[in-house]
Amino acid sequence: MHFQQLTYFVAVAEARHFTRAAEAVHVSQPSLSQQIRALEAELGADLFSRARGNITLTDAGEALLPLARRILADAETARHEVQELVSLRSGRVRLGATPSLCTGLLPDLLRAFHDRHPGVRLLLEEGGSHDLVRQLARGALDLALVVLPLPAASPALSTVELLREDLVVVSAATEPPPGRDGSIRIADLEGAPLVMFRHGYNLRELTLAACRAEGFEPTFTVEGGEMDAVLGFVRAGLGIAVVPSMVAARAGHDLRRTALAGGGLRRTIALAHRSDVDPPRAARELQRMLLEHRPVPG
Amino acid sequence: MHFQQLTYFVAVAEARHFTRAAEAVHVSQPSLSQQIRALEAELGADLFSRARGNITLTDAGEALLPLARRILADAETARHEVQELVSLRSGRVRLGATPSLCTGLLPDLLRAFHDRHPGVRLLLEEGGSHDLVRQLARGALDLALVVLPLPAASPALSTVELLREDLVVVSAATEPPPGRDGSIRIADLEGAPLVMFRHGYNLRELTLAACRAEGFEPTFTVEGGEMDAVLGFVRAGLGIAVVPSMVAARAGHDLRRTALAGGGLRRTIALAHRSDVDPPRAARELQRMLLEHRPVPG
DNA sequence: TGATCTCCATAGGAAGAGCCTATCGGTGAG
DNA sequence: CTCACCGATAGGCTCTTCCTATGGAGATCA
Repeated sequence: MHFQQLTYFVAVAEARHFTRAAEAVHVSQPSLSQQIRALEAELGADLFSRARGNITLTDAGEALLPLARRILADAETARHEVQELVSLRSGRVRLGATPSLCTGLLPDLLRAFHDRHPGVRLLLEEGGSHDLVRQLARGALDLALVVLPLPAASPALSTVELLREDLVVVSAATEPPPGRDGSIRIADLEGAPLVMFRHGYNLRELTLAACRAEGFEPTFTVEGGEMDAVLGFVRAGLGIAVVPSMVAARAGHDLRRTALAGGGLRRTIALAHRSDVDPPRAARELQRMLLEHRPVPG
Repeated sequence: MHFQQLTYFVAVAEARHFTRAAEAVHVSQPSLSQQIRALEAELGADLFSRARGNITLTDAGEALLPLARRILADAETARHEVQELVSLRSGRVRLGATPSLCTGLLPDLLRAFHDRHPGVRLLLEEGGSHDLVRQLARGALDLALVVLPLPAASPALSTVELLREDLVVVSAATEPPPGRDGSIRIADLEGAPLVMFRHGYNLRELTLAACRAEGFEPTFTVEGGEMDAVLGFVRAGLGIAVVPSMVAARAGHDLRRTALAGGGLRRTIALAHRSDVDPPRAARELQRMLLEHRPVPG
């Protein structure tokens, strides 16, 4: 049984006429006759009664017709659905990102992507860099924005460096500025009241490591919040916090930004995906837009 | 798009392995690869991500899979339905029945069936219920009309109760009526001249069992004949006989019917077929007509 | 009745598709 | 490094599908 045979069969059933059916499907009449005969031979039953000038379906033909139509419709649907995915009129992207990027970089990007491909569903997973890497490897995510370097035991992931962001100290505008001359050294954080993120934030480990490199353990006034909570605590005067400059820039006028002196602290954000399989079309497109609009190449 | 390509596609989706899928569909691995690639080319999208040792469906593949399955199932259904029609046009039914039913119930039914399906050959096996059960089990019959209950050691047969028929006593119209007041008790058969069927007739065992339950052995004037012979002997005045009422009703005016008093004697006729295999289409159709025209539901 | 028309079936040859075996190339394990 | 595995590629054979040309049976009309 071939799709073409079913197409011819339906054409004859509708035209009730071999020659006109052949024209309708753009094939010569003998070819169509031959295919109908082949179909009849395979099924073991005549499909048409070929009374002269009055071609009609046999009972076997009647039984076949609705199924043939449905099969052809399904084939058409299949082509169409795949085409929708290819043309990005449908599909989805499962994107992971760290909380700071979710508020900083993503809104504009996702807005642009959605404007261009409104049919693609965007599923965002907000989480720590470690978790995101694990989910990528499991195939639960298509793409993730993670902090480099990746954990040593990372599975096969490809990464593209996306941007480096400076970390800055934020403090309440109502409090006296920390540090000196509008900048602050890591060493100045010793004994300073720090508001610290919960475990799992890469920022936490980065800050802790920097302090320890200077030979001291930082002091936490409050710890455990998400990004918004931390900024809120700082705003309320509970302490200061080390956050990405991109987050600080959006934090409003009631927060003061103080750059870190010396090399300061930076972290590298990369776009990661599994290296063994190509991401779906929609994810590749998002990746492309992300790299194209890369805010600061590094 | 070809059916074969969809078959291959589903095989790979299920095996997650090209080589094994090729074995499953009995084709060489290159042929299968080639067809998958052709399908991918036609649809304009990869269907599988061919990560080493981990073949998975892409989103396009995921979209196609359910449709491919449905198309293949529809094609199978189409073949099957046409085949059913063919077998009603040229099939056969091997039907077994007890002699009494062959003369009573079957003629009209078979006539109706033949009118509706003139191409179906009807092969009738007339025999005792025991023999019929054995032949059903051997696969020598498609359907049989048998007397319940089935022998204890019956193989796996499905039965549907069809009708219950009373047994009556027939005697020659020229002889004085047996019994009293137009009816007769089993006990009255003691010493009466009975014309008895040959071994194998269920009626024989039924009658014998009834007499023994009353504490006597019946007396046979003649024994060993088929239904027609028995009726002939009764007609000739050789004795009386216990027969199904349906047979007696058709026996003509020269035979007198006398009902059995008290609960009387009844037997249950059922339609039986093997329960492990579906009967052929034509047999199912006969079964359907039989149940639809069931004379007396019970 | 015979000529003609219509329309499906048949014949024969060219182009193409599918399948095969043999082989390549990349990856992961020992 | 070598080997095993596994999907991709190459080349050749065969079968299918298509075409054009033609056959042949039933209807129509003179």
